[in-house]
Amino acid sequence: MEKGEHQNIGRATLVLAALADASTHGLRLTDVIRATGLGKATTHRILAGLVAHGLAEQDKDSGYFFVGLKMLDWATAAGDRFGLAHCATPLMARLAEQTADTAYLSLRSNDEAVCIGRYEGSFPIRTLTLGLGDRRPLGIGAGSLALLAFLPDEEVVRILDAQRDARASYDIDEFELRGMVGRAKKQGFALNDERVIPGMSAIGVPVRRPDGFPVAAVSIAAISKRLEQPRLDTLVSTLRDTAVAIENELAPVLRATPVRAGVRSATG
Amino acid sequence: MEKGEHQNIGRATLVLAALADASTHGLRLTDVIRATGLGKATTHRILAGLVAHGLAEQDKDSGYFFVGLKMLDWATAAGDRFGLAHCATPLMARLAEQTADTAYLSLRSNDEAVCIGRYEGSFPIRTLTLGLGDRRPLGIGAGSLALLAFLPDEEVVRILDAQRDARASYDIDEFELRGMVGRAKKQGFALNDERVIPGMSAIGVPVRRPDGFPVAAVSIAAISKRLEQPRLDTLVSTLRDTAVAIENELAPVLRATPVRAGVRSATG
DNA sequence: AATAAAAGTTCTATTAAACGGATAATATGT
DNA sequence: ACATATTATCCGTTTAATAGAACTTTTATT
Repeated sequence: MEKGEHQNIGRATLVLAALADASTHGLRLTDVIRATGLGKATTHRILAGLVAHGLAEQDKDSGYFFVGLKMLDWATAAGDRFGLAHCATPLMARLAEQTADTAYLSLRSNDEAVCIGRYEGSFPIRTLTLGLGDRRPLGIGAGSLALLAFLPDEEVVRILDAQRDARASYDIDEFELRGMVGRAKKQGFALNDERVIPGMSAIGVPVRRPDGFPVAAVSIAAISKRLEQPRLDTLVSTLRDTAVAIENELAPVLRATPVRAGVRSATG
Repeated sequence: MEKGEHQNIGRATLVLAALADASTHGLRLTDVIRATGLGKATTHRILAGLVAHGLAEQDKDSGYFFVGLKMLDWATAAGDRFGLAHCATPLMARLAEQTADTAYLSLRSNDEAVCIGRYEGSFPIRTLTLGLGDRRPLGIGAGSLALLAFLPDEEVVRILDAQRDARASYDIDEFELRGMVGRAKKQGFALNDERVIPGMSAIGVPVRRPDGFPVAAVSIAAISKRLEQPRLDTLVSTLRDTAVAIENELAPVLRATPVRAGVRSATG
């Protein structure tokens, strides 16, 4: 049994992750025990605690445990960081409508990009590469690449180094990736040309703070045929317009939380 | 300071709720201390624990804390209970498209109804009464009323009694509500005629298990003008078709988690 | 630039909460 | 009705969480 600090929160997280993995059918106590490796009494207690606080729920009839619906609230809150969801949603919906392709909104979370919004256009062949909450190492995918490329150079180097292992499963050469970063920076948009999924391409642009630091990325994915010239140029400028519009709405909020010189991490 | 069991999970919940309340700007340590009433050292530690496990995140630059993006995953899992999200999404989208109104999917959670899906139609006047994760006492609102009305009679009585206080803020007379339940049961659909919001009406039908027990509700909200006869009848049958389609897709999953006679609550 | 105030971090003895092995109660399958 | 699997509870022990205070860093004020 693992020891150390934050044990209880850690175990709660473990249990919730197990419940999330089996969201459709739910899990019984025994199933959670098996999935987490925790002791019987411990698991029972943690589940009781989670249920008592609404983080998990137990179906009265079947006794099965599920992830609590309180998470919906919290997820809404998580996705609205900087008021992004609130101000980007209509703009993103319009983008998807105008282009008929699938538009994505991504946020940086440490050295990963997280999809916090997906807006489907009307084109019949839909490219739903990312779901809400899906993570990619920075650099993998158009939105993720846009988030990476416009960071300060030393940060880019650090991240490329730190995420090497995480990128392993994506079959993208590091040298190639460096080139893509450079090109994105020069051209002002990120292009992901069938690198992640064959037959599919995507473009992405950063949403930047007033000081130029990227906080989010807007991207569009489609079958490669739909991302060739001259359509590509049109899309890029539509994409950029959307990003700028978001930036403008975001600006007041970002100004309200001043950037401080440096804070030591709470994790020690 | 409150004592009792599950203290740590309780405090984590408290902190997360505070962070969720301030999702846009985030909170500093001090803000969390103020919002939760917890001690300085305790708050610091809990935040560190939450961050360590991805439930919260700290902006490197500003030091502000936010709800972790891991919640997106868990919320997706929470909304997919019984595979609802998975199989209902396309059907609900079609419903919104066909009717041009706003369609909602609700789930029962204890004695409340929780909105787990909202699908906007194209009609220019949009009635966005509920957001994802919003809760209502059972009986308040069309979807919520549909969930209540088709429960066994004794359960209806118990809930009407138990939720009396929670309903207080909605200005709906209990006698009236009983009548609405009866009518819904007789007619097969719930009608909420400007009871919650003036000028707005809504209709809802239950999504039932093979044994008839309601698990979810599909509802449509619109300005009252759009819910008059003869359109009302058409809408009701479209709504019912959608509910039945969901029931059919749901059936295999529900059969897989057998309904047991009774399980003692994990909360003691 | 110096000082004061506020915010954040770390330390420590104390205590209550979590632990887990054992036991009891309850369901399910044959 | 019996055997097995699952869920619930008990209770002495251990350990992780606690809160108060000291300390450092950042921000605001003079």
